[in-house]
Amino acid sequence: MSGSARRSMPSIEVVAKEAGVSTATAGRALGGYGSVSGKSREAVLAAAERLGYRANSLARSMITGLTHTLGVLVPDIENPFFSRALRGIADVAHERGWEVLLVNTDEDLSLERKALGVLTERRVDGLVVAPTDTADRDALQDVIDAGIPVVLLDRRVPGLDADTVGIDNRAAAKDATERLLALGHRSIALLTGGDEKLRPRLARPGLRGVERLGATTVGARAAGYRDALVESGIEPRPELVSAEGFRREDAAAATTRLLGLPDPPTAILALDSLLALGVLQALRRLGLRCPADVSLVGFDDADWAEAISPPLSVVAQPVYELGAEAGRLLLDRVHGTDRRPVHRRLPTRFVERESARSVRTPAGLTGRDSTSP
Amino acid sequence: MSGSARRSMPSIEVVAKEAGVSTATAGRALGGYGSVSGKSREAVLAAAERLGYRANSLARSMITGLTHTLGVLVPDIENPFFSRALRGIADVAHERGWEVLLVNTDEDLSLERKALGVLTERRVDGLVVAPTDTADRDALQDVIDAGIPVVLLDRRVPGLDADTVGIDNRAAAKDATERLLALGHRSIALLTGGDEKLRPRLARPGLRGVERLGATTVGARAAGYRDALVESGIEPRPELVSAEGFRREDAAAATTRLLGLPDPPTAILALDSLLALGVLQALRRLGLRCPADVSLVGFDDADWAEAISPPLSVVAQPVYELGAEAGRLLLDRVHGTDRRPVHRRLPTRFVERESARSVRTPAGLTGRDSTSP
DNA sequence: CGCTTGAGTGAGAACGTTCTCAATCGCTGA
DNA sequence: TCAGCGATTGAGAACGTTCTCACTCAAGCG
Repeated sequence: MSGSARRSMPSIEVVAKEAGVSTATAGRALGGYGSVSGKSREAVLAAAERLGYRANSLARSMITGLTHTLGVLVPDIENPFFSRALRGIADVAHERGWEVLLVNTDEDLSLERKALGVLTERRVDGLVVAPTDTADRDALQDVIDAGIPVVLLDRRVPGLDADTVGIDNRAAAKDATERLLALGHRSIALLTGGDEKLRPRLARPGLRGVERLGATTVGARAAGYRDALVESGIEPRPELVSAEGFRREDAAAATTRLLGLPDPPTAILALDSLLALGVLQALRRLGLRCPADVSLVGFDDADWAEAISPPLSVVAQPVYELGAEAGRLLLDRVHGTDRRPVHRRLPTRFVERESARSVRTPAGLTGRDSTSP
Repeated sequence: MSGSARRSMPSIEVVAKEAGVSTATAGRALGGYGSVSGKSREAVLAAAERLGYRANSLARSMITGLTHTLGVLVPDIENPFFSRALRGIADVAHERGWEVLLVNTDEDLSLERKALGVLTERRVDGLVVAPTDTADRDALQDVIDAGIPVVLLDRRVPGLDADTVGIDNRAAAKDATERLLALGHRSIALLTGGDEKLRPRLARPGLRGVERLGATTVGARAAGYRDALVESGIEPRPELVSAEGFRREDAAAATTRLLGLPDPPTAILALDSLLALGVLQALRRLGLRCPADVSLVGFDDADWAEAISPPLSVVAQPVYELGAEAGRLLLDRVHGTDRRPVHRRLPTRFVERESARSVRTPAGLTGRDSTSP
């Protein structure tokens, strides 16, 4: 009835006394290990019930060496990609009796390192990390050397002794670009969402060497975009590759700039769904129609991608499954399976909807469907 | 260099030995409490560095009684409302040195109870909960009685000894409804997103008593909707209140049904953004235009609400701030502030965009703006 | 010089479990 | 009856910290 907080919960010792047995026996009855007589068990459970006993996981973890906790390090839980992946991780973890400790790193290397330290001190049993940068290799390796298994999500860090889960970013971007090429587009812009740190590194003639570009997915996707163009005999134009920020407004501004070029793109490939939204917004402001005037393909199949107009064609990643698989790999290792690192590449799916269509054709010839030649 | 996992990290005892001091002194040097000579401190820190010492938070928590962990219980982290609120909680917690343990309850009462138990055993210092139902009152009160402070987020549980943070749902829904009424709408549908459990309880003549409807926000919002209608002398029509599921497709189906009624609504109030998206999708399929044929107002200002066409008018909640305030209230209590429960109602904001307009008027009279009479 | 003071130190308790190990119990079979 | 055996039990160690307390030592003071 009352709300008076009694700070201290009864320990197993109190329960044992109440039940008239030793703490060892009480522990066995409550913890379900060793062997206890039916009579003792009943007495202990009844006493525990009566006193409102709650085991102390901390003490248990001290002994068993397992905290039943998984650490998850992501840039930003507000990003639907990561919240969905986290859902996958958490579901797998929960199902097997693990809990999840979440930290946002904000793509900040020093925050990430600090978090790695904190989670090590908390003795998490394993770690799922979407690393900000390959520069964190040593900090991550330290964690692994300390005996805490790590699974990398979405991004890779070369030379790290960890499992990874992601998609084949290069192939996925190449496929998307090829589809636009097949629709007759020859001038295709790439919206990477990168920032000032990335911009100069993307600005290489012919996008040479972009595949070696940090831990993020941008490098691999840019490489796929370049591959598709080059294989079609098209020289990638640096001014069509934009790294002007990851917010919607940034994408809108970039779109406006791109379409103001002397030889503007007829199609845009946006590397995430928020960027695609910015493109649509800019097009509307410019009085251009999608897909009649400009075609658009996005990444990640957001909730709203199918419901907006035009319904957005996207490269869909199996995001939930990515997280779930990361959780599975991690728990396997936690359970002691010692094996060489594995690298899971889950398949992407191109979802064709209505935002990409054949390049501008004379009026009257543009049908309602967008089949390729 | 190598990756051979050495499972055991050095304890403070090993560090003390290496530094030639007692564990007590080592603890003081590393933990920053008590008094240590500069010489000892240096020796200890150097030894710790050399051995790669990492404190064990578990042991520390055993003694101090603080785990520096906050538990967060939400229905689904994939829901943008909760992922954003969690971001607010986590930012406040992190800034003050706390970590966040996350559990999804899936609106499942038994899962929620189990999670409450698990988090109690983990001795979290406090709990932010978006409770599934008022039926969990006793389980929550048990947690509070055990000395773990609780803050309720978004939803309320009458008679519970806990702080709450949310918006004034009744007033917000009333305001949104009044705006539609001011635009001349007399037949306004309400999409609650509820399910079969809720449906019969909403189906009362005149929506009487809906304000007393569990912990969720639906009841209060339905009451606000009703209040606005009644005050305008309009009898709420039960068939215009839909509780046919919370997914986008459910909302689309509901919209189709509503617009097939003999006297169909001219405006729709959708209680979350995903539902609003479903409405737009259905309208498109039906060949109806928004806002020309049907006006729409949603709840929650999603990323895409401004970028789609038509830009969506919404009731915006200060979601991040809701979470941050919950975190602040909780940490205040963790730090021992004993006070009566407080109930924070943060202000909502009606964001007028283009999806709501004056009710159908003869062609030519419908201006581009949607100012009220 | 003797006394007080306070910084610095270490031994050992405490936190609440699980684990180890030896002792006891109750039964079976010769 | 008694040895043998497995089930059950309890004492006490262990986990790795922080906390309590008593002790040393040097400086400051009259």
